[in-house]
Amino acid sequence: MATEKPGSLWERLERPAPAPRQTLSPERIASAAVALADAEGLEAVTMRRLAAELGVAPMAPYRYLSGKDDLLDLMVDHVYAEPWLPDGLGWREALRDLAFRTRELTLAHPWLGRLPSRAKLALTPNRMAVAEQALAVLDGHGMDADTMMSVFRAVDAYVEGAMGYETAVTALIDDEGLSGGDGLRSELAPTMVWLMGTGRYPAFEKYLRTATRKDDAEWRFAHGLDCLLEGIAARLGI
Amino acid sequence: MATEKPGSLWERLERPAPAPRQTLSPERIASAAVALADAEGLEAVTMRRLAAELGVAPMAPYRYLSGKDDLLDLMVDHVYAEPWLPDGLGWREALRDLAFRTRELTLAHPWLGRLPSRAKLALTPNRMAVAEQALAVLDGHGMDADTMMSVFRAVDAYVEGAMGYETAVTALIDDEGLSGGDGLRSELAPTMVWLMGTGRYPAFEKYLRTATRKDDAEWRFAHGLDCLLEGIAARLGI
DNA sequence: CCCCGGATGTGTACGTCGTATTGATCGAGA
DNA sequence: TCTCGATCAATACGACGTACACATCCGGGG
Repeated sequence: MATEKPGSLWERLERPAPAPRQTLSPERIASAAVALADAEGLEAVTMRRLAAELGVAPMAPYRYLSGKDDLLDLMVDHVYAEPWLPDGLGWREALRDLAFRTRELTLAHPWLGRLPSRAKLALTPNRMAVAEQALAVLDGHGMDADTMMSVFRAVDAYVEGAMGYETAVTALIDDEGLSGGDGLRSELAPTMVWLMGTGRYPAFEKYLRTATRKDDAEWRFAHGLDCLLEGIAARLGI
Repeated sequence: MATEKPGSLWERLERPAPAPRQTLSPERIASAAVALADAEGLEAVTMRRLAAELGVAPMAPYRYLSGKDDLLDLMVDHVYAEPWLPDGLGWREALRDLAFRTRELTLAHPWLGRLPSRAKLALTPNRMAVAEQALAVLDGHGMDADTMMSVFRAVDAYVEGAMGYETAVTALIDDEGLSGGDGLRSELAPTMVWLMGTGRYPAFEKYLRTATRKDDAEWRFAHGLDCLLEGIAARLGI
């Protein structure tokens, strides 16, 4: 713990800052870490590099964080502090909107999908607010609590899985300095040619030959999402 | 590269082993690494620890691997070498079966969801075989190649997202030595109580009070999956 | 039978990581 | 003005991935 005072990270943060004079603060730390992760990837976010970015000694942030885990929680909460659902949408439009906003957020901060499991489960206030809005919009349609949660989680799972793949592709593309999907495919070509040469993947080979939307990630995202929402509506009788 | 010979990792592996007598081999390395990751988590899989497990010097595996990335690819391929789809299933049963098998595989090897993005995209032969089977079973229903891939990817994304959450929960539970969902909730209780005390999450609070299947991960998995499959059937006219 | 050349594993070393510990500094209340 | 607690700095430790040079051991040609 950063202090001996009890309470969770979030509880400590809502207490008035214990001293008015300080060059460091949880907000400054969080935004520096987020900026660093956005610019150079999550693996560039080391405690030492972060301290350097803040113009401070490597151990200084430990006054505010109990360790790197706390830093990641703080980063997650920081980027979730944005407007989410507009009011007055039906459950289906609301979930769709939420999914697309989460997609935008993940495209802006691709490291969100690569967090260790501890940070994935972090109960941060702003993240909780998203779940709250989703549950609220699902209420009043005759579902029990478990079904509502399952629906929310299903959409969230789809979004996270889809974005995991999408961000992995774009990360690989610009880690390697490639030029879009074609660059990636020509990078992967030797392996792919060899794999196809085994003759074990005829259906995949046909896909490679005939597909025309290989790089249309947004279309794929929307298509899968709409299937899921359609199925939710059908199975739950709206 | 492990050798100066050209070709991808997979290409090199299918060449006859260059020397008949050796204590190390890609298979031995892969299965030792998988056993280690299964037993102690992906973070226990370090090149040094792996070498120790194999009774060998830290640098020895580098004869067979160009680096840790190769090791992860090898591990992925190793666990995907299992029987997958039985023949004769319709597309819907087949995709459902595939999803449940992937769930089992992920529960057996939770580290599969925490791989770095490089390994997530790895074109390993056994992983490709899964995509091949899914595409094959979707063929002949009047979908174009892009739609078939989108359907497969949607199911895959759902499974991956759902399992990311499920494995994060179980990892947290036994990292912390807790006893099931109740243990986790009592661990999280202080933070949760504080969050609920803010009054900002009434819908979530209602869920906490009234839900009865909070720990039924399999039900939630099946429910979301069935929604997705239903929607796919509906949108594509079966 | 020997021996030699390449394949195989070893030893050592470097720079970086997270973070424990301890010491210096500085601002506000007495 | 002095002092004491809150801030931040300095140093250090063990573990990480892996580059590099060296030892060892095998099978095949004399």
